[in-house]
Amino acid sequence: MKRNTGAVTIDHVAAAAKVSTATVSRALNRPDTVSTVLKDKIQDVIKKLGYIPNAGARSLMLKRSGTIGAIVPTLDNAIFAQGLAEFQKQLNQAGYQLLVASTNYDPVIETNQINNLLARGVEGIALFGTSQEREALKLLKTRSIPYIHVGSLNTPFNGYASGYDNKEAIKLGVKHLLEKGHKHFGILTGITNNNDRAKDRVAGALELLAEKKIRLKPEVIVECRYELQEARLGLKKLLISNPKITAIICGQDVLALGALLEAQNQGMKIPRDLSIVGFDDLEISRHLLPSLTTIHIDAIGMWAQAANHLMSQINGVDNLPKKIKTNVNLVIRESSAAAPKR
Amino acid sequence: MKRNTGAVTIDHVAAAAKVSTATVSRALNRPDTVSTVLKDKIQDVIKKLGYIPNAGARSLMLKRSGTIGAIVPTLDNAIFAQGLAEFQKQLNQAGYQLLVASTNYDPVIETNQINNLLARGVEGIALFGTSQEREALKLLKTRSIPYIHVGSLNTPFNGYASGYDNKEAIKLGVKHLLEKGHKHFGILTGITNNNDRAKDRVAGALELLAEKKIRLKPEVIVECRYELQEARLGLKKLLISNPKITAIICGQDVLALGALLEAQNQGMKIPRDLSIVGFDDLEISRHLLPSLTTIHIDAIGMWAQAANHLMSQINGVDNLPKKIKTNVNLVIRESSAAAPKR
DNA sequence: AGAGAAAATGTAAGCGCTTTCATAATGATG
DNA sequence: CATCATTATGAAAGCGCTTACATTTTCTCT
Repeated sequence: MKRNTGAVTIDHVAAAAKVSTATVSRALNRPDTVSTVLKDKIQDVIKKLGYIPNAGARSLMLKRSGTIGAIVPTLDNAIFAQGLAEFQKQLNQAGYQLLVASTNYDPVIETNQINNLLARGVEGIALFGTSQEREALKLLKTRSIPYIHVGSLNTPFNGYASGYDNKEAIKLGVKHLLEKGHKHFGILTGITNNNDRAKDRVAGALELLAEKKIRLKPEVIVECRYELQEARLGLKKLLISNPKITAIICGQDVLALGALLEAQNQGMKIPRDLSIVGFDDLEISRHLLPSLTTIHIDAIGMWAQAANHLMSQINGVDNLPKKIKTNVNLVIRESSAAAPKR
Repeated sequence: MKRNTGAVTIDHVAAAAKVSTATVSRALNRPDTVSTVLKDKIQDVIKKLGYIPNAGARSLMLKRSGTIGAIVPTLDNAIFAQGLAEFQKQLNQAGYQLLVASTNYDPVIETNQINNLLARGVEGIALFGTSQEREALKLLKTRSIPYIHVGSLNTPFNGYASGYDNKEAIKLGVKHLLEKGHKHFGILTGITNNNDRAKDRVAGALELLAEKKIRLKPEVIVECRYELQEARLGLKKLLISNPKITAIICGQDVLALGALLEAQNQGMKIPRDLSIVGFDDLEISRHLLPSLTTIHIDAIGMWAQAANHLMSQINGVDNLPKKIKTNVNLVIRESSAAAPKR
């Protein structure tokens, strides 16, 4: 059964260089075991033929692919794009390749993506958040594929994590607003369904407010996608629901940005008429007019840690920390101020 | 030479289901050729064992991987993130998987990424722009790997493209400014080195200005990375170089955004004191205060077309169009107005 | 110069999969 | 109920690669 393709294989190289495939393979993988003469000749042939080793066949033999996967909700948010860039940087430095997949916040798609990455032989996976289907995580466990959750700490099955406590993090912002004397709040959050981070942030905010005997009615908690248009609509709704609101707690900077823009469009002065607090500290936030008070997350560090932890797992390092805490801090800028007196 | 791994293979499934591997394979790939009884049993075993076929081994046999690659400069720019999302959507609908790679605007990295994708057996590649190393493109040609340039039309080797003429596109903005009576211009551009789009935009602007006998001194053309901080610095430089400037032509909306923010920070009123025109029409641009006059690119359509063209190439469709023109149009908003009289 | 160690190269198996071809089971037909 | 066409299965090869093992070449010493 003789078949054949157009692609240049190691056999072609071997033939053209008049050596065995073993020698070609060695020239590529353990150059010090091959004589200089042959090495040079083989390199010449490789260049001439444009030979590129087939990664699939290679990892079939090696039982390792040199790839690591990352699954994020979307690429369309600077916070992920930057994090992945750092993740990739760390992996590349250690000789790994990154395979990215996105889920659009859908756990079913996420499970598919996990299977996909597994099929491609990734040696480890970074999962954003903790809203994965339990079955999918169990699969990783039984296959003993190293994985790590990024961005949250409350991991199922006591899994590893590089992240922070979203509930506590948002409280930093809420506390700040409380200290500024605000009494009437609105919350603008991302879709909480299948999003543990968004859920935790809302929960955290409500928790702290409840401690201060402030109870929010459902209509001043508005969910919307992380888009400016939606955020603007969201703010409108909030302001209509309760015109006495003086402070908006946002689950993400994009939402805060939309809220800010909408408020300004309506002629409000920020922070005189309305205080706005965001979350994540995107690059733009510090440049806005007024600049945005927000919770800064060390996303770069978080992803860097995730990468290194994952690689340590792969290398069988033991006594690895279960949870790596990401630095989180409130950055007070211009979008928040004392509650207006009435 | 007996080796072995932890992973569940088709052999395990076959053994557990007491059938041959061939039957398992058929149950998966051509279910109608297998009896219902066996199919069910096999499915059960697969579920129980958590079997996931090895994609590498599979494509080794099939001579096709079901994957398509895309190489972009960076993920950290909404314009790419959104485009890729659409690209992926189209591919998935047709049963293909997307492999993304980024180059950080470095042609050497780009060549590496092309090799990487080739090693992984991608059946086609979308390349952003036309600044690839000629060698890399030649390799694709000789290997007859389908590929398409996205975002530019002036392709080397008469390659396929889904994009637009950057030179002509920017002229729309410049023309608009000229009509508004502006005489003193500054250009804020991305790094033009290894970036044909950025280069073309500058060239286009200069060309049209030259037609109107306006010649720009080098110091009123500043290059910077697509970052707000850099853009703000860039605007500062421009304003210092020539305080008479009344209009800023920006190579991208991020730059325009930075310029706008910086100008406002300096207390200038936009567009009264300065007109700003961007490029790309990011989501944020319409929401800004003032909203941004910019060149709208139908990035979604562009990537959708690229995906479909690529798949047509793979399917051997002939008489494919060489160039698919993306819709481009000037969107006049609030950041541009008549030149101030002095 | 010749024996043995060391280095360089080749041979061939097998990674997990699909598929051709051969064989076995089943169905249809007179 | 025997015969032939179908249909369902299995055996085994081979995709491109690495590597254990066998073989050949080269280098060191005495």
